[in-house]
Amino acid sequence: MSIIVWFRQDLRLADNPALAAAAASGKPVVPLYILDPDMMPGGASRWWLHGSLDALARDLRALGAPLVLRRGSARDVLHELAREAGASGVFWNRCYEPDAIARDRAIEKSLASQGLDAASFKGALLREPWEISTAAGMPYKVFTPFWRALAAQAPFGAPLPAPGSLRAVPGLATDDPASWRLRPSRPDWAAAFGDVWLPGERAARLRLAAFLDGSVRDYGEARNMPAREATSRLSPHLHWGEISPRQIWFAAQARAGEQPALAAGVESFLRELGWREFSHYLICHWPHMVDRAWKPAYGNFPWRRDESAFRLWTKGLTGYPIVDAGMRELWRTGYMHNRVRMISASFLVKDLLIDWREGAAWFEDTLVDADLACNRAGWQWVAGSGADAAPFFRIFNPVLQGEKFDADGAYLRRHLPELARLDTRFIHRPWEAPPAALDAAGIVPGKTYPLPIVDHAAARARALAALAKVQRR
DNA sequence: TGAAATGTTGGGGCG
DNA sequence: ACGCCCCAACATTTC
Repeated sequence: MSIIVWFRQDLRLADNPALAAAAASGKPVVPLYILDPDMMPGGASRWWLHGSLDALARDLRALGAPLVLRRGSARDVLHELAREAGASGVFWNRCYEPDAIARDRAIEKSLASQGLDAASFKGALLREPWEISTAAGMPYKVFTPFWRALAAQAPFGAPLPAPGSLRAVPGLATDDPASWRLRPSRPDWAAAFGDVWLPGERAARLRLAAFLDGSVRDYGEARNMPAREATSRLSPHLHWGEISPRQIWFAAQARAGEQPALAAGVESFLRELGWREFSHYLICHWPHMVDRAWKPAYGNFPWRRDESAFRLWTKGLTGYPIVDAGMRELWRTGYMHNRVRMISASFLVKDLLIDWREGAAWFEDTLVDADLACNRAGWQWVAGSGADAAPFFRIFNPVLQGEKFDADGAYLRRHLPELARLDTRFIHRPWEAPPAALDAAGIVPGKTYPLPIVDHAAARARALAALAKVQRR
């Protein structure tokens, strides 16, 4: 009898409770990843998945139990493989998205009906969403008290070590990952991803160590400066579970312990980890917020249909440099700095009045760190419809945000070569640049770089008018 | 983890 | 010398 360990968003060996429990059973272990055509990740995320599975397969091979890759409906694959491998049970770590919860419930029941032992574990969060509630026994709706309650439960149990070795079930068929075509060929829009990213558990661990040795020191200030690259960039590793929040928590706390000067940076970094927890917590308690406004009043907000404006936004051709730089960074590298995500999202929702769900879907297709819970909660935060969200009337001015967080325009110059030579005084507002400055920079407004597709002041007034309509109901 | 509008204060120019 | 006005600079309110 063997145990199937069903890997999903936990592509790691260390601190993997499902894998650890299977190894501890003493039975042979069948590590499995299923590509389910009905639950396909977005394009950039698939690029990451390819690399991550590659790394996981290598690490598992070294432990003696090769990774089995299968394509199909998760339930069918599990039953079939359980028969082939003579499995007595299937172990996995829990996911918290509505579709995944529904799938896992059904599979659990179906496995049990066949006499198989289906067991799930906590691997993706510091605490289960149902383990944190207010004094009144209700789920938190505001981040700060949630975060205090969560932190009060620390420490969260030391991370588990990776199993030393595994007994395998020989002779199981596996797909050739190349046949899954997770990475694009022509056109290869991911050509630059490899310069920036290295998927896999080992790379995640190195990334964390480098961050705790470097940028964490003044993370509190620098994390808002997109040109500084002072963030941890752990998000894609976290999404695929190549590293666990518990490992991050412990490593960061240990670092603050040995070097007290880092304590403030560590605290604000862990607070961001807290936002990740909060997003999963919210989605788990209010699954409707994946595709509907968390606040009912926003349910009939008068969004505008404007495909041409949406397309210009996706391509980074809005004429607002900080927005365009962000959208270009996203397309080229599969990532966008968080400050810029907020600005570009605010622009789509408030300046263009386009439904946040359209923006969320674009991000989910283009971000290597695309995570349904974080992304949807983030968009609803920007749109003002979420829990503990920024009020709708809090509208970012893309020029002021740019000037505040990228004062010298270094981020713009990196991602918008057509503006690179423009005088810093005008780089966040090129439409105000005098002809001489434009000439000197080789810019022809409307030709080499677009004029603004909306006037921000007018767009702001339009957004506030739309909000007033909603509130009157 | 806003920005803009509006209100208040105080220094200085100027008749 | 005095009052008036202007307008930064800052604070508060509103969206």
